Amino acid sequence: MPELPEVETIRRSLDPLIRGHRIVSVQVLQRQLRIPVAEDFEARLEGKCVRCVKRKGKYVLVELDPEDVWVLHLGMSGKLTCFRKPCPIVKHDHIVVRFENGHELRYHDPRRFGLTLVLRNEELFQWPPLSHLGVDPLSAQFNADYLYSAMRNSKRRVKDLLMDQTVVAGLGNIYANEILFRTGLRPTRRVGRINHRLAKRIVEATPAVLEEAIRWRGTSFSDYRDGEDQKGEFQNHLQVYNREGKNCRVCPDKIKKLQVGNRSVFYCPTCQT
DNA sequence: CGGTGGACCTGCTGGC
DNA sequence: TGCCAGCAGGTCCACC
Repeated sequence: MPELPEVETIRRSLDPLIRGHRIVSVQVLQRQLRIPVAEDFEARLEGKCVRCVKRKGKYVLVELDPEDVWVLHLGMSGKLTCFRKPCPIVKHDHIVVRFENGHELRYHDPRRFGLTLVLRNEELFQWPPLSHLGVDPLSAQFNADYLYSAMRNSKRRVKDLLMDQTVVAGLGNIYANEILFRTGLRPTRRVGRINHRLAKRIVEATPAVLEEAIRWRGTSFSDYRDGEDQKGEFQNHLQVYNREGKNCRVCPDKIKKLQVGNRSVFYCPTCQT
């Protein structure tokens, strides 16, 4: 479900609701997530204050006071929602965190592809999934030279490379498809056949798409909600994703869908070469 | 090492 | 109405 714009929207909505507040109790209803929830998970959160909520790629990082970082990844169907007062627990609510001001933070994830753990500050960027993440696509490090050097000498498809979290952290299937539409490149194009000028076009389209999606508070097809359980609107502004057979918004052609490597790719045969 | 295909899990939709 | 196949925003691992 959540790619960078959704995780960033959750981060922004959650931060003001829990920042500075103390965790009084932690309840884990389901420990079997992608990585089992550790035995000491509850004890390491209880009594601590939230310093701030950050994001790294698709990971949510809740920094705690006096120490430790609560790390979450939402997988495909994870929701992280803060309620202002206690609410009934529903199916697939796996973790309930209660604050001294009465707010309740819920982790809810039907498919259980998500994960959560607590790390000490100094362990954070040594923990392999995080330590292996590539550059943030909204940072200056994501530039044409960087992308071009990641692409040359590789035979991969450009969409697979954009979704490789060790190259760029935060893009998934929706936004990789959207970025390539706006770049005019077919998702199946081999990166060895992309020159520096085209790499620059990808690099320019990427923050444009992501920032627009953040302004619309993410893409909600079914599950995704922000930290206050509100839907996003970017599904109404997608150019190709989930638009098979619909008219291209730029030319008279229709959007096509292919299965490539077990995932759907969407593109306009006229606009993308 | 690089690239591919399946596995993990539940829920929803569409065809019969 | 019921059943079943296929598909879904992500990641990891075995295998070639």
